[in-house]
Amino acid sequence: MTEPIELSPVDLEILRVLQNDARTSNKELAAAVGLAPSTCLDRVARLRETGVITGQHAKVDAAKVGRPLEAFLFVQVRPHRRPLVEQFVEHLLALPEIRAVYHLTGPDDFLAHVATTSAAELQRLVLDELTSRDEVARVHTNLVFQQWQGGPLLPPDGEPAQGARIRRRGR
Amino acid sequence: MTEPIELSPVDLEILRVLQNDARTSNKELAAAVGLAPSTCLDRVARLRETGVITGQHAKVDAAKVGRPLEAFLFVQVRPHRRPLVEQFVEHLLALPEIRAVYHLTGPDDFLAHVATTSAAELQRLVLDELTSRDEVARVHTNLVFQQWQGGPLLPPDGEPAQGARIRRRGR
DNA sequence: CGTGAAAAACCGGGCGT
DNA sequence: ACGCCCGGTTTTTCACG
Repeated sequence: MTEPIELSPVDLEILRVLQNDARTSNKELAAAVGLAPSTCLDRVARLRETGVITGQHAKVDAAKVGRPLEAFLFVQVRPHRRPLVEQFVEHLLALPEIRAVYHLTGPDDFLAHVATTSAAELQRLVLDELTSRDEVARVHTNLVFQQWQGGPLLPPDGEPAQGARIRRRGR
Repeated sequence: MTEPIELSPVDLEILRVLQNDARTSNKELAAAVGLAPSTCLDRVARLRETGVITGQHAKVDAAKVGRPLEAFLFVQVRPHRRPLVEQFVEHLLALPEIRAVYHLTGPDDFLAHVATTSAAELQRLVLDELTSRDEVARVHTNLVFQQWQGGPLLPPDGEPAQGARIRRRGR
């Protein structure tokens, strides 16, 4: 289910375009990758079926919706055993401030990316939702000054079709 | 440009739906939020113009495109001055393995989320693209075991902060 | 918020390798 | 058979009133 899939150069072009703008019309997309619209539609459908494309999501400006303060929380969970870990993750994911959770190697077991309204809410999050729990051994909090997204996620050395341009976005 | 925007409850519903699936047709979306399609289209356009919705991006399974090994790199940049920092970020963003870069408070100045083909490539990334640079004082590498995305990013619960007005209940 | 023209998506069948 | 392309039909979009 998570096995690598064989992707033609055309597929890579499609992925590149759709990662840039998931609402690109099939007609435009077909033109961009040099395919007939129907064929293009077929290939996109296949990319979805095979799970290469897992979804398409509108990106929302956190500050614009009243959550201007983002942070990363490094959390050590003790004991580090599966039942506790799963429960802990469930708890985190139920919080509206959570943007993403990562289970990592290293001294801190979890990394939680959060978006909050204020320092006060961030404090509440740390104190009431994390350190108050028995399995949370410690929490380190680091604010986000600025963030950047990388370009489209593509296979290694994916024959960069001639003229392939990678566009980067800032914030 | 990064100021909070007034959002009606309907706007919030729209954001919730589009964050779940950015390709929801306007007709469907209108039905879901209880609006006429034309009105709904207007609302979405406004959300784009005001920068609340900044884009829509297809999500690709990293493992399926041959990048099964993800990691976070914690990087200390010295001296921590703007010209060096900007140059450093530019360098990172030009690397195909980079998924996101965060400038943080704390002992480690930068956090880079990367997706690689193998431990060997990750090593190359750390040695050749990071520690080999003069401004990079140190790098800590942590692998990602598993990751979870949070739900839709929405304003703090309760009533929308400012700009909330009582709206006609007509239909 | 409704309407209508333009455009796009969709779903068959047909052709060439 | 397979992948690709061409049509017509249905759905959606979008600028009006």
